[in-house]
Amino acid sequence: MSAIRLLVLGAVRQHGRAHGYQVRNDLEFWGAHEWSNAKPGSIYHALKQMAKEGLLLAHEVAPSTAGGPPRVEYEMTEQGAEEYFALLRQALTSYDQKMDVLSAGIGFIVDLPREEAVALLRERLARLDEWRSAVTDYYTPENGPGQLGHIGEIMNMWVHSADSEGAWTNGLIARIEGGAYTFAGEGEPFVGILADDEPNPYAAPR
Amino acid sequence: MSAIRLLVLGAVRQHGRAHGYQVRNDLEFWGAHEWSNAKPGSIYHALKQMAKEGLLLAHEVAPSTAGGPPRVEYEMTEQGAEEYFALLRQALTSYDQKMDVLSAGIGFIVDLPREEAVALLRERLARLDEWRSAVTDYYTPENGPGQLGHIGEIMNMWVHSADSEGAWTNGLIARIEGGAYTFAGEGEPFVGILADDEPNPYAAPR
DNA sequence: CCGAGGCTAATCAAGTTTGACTAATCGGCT
DNA sequence: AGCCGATTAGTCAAACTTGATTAGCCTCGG
Repeated sequence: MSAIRLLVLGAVRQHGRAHGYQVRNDLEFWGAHEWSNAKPGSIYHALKQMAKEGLLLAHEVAPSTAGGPPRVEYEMTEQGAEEYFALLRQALTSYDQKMDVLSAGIGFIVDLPREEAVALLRERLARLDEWRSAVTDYYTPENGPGQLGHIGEIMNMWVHSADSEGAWTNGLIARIEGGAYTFAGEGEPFVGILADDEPNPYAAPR
Repeated sequence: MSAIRLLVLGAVRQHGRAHGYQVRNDLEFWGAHEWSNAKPGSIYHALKQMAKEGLLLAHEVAPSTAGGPPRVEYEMTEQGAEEYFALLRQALTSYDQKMDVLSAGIGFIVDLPREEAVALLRERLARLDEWRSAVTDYYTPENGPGQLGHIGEIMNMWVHSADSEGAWTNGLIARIEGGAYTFAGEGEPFVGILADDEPNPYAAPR
């Protein structure tokens, strides 16, 4: 899974109704163009594709109020919301070495209830552990270690990274359980989107 | 950059001459199907594409000696070797959060002279440091930190991961400088390929 | 008042990735 | 002899990604 669908769905959801350029700006605001494949082409493609699949509803809209070609606005459907939460849960639990997916998941984690967030992160820990033993088993065949030469360094790196990610995840769980942040159903949520007229201070250099 | 070209070039190079299925088996032997996009389609595509670009030379070959459709064997060209080393150096120095690329680079690091390997890894450390400050600057705007809510956790994760990778890289540098492994020009290299008739103990489940 | 440059919004072709599928041959079993 | 399943080798369509490009409108200096 790439992070693009989750990012786009999350952005549309926060706006209620958004056109492609708005999504693109939000993702830049979040720095997503730095750590994921959130480039214009991918964003517009994802919007169209998900509209075709019924996850989004496309509204053809009159020419832009601010220059440029006519815009298409998108709204989430019921089905889109389901897909959004499915992707979000997956992003938080599955360890597939893709940091961008996890980043996107963290960005939207507060859309879940606090307990569920913690539970999902604990599941992530379990998955990390599985992966860790898979790696050590795989690369420690009957002949014992040391048969691998420098190839063993690849295993070493993966184990090191799994351990580091585990430590970080534990820290996050502690902070969340300690009451940090505002989760679903806990009142005024944190909003990370740009107002319609606000300039984006973190825009990608163009 | 994805890891596939580097992996395929490296595999072909170790064989001298190889057909797609051989490459595919090697990559499975290295576990690359677990941590990279080394799936059949990608492998065959990369071979064809690189042949078209002049990095590989394709030899149409008689029907397989062991069943299946006729095979095409590939050999590296001069240009392919250049590309291989360029990709390898890039994989070892550039920090673009893609663990698969680094893994591939580590797998072939012994194709370089020992000093160059160390130098490249030191450059990686410098890049990591740059990335780290970029992240902290980016997410610590004039208003001071704490304006970010849970979004700050994304930054936290990236910093944590950069630090962890830095620590691991330092360890690797130390091992290499301590004389570990056999690098280019130091005698009998370690070979990580399968003989023509050897079964692959790590094959992907099919 | 006009044209250069910049912003807004989106498209496009080329390349890449995915996962399922095809097809040929061999070994063994009945 | 006939056939089943495993192995070998590769193909294909559909989806996705990338980077460049288009095109309308606004603003500002000269």
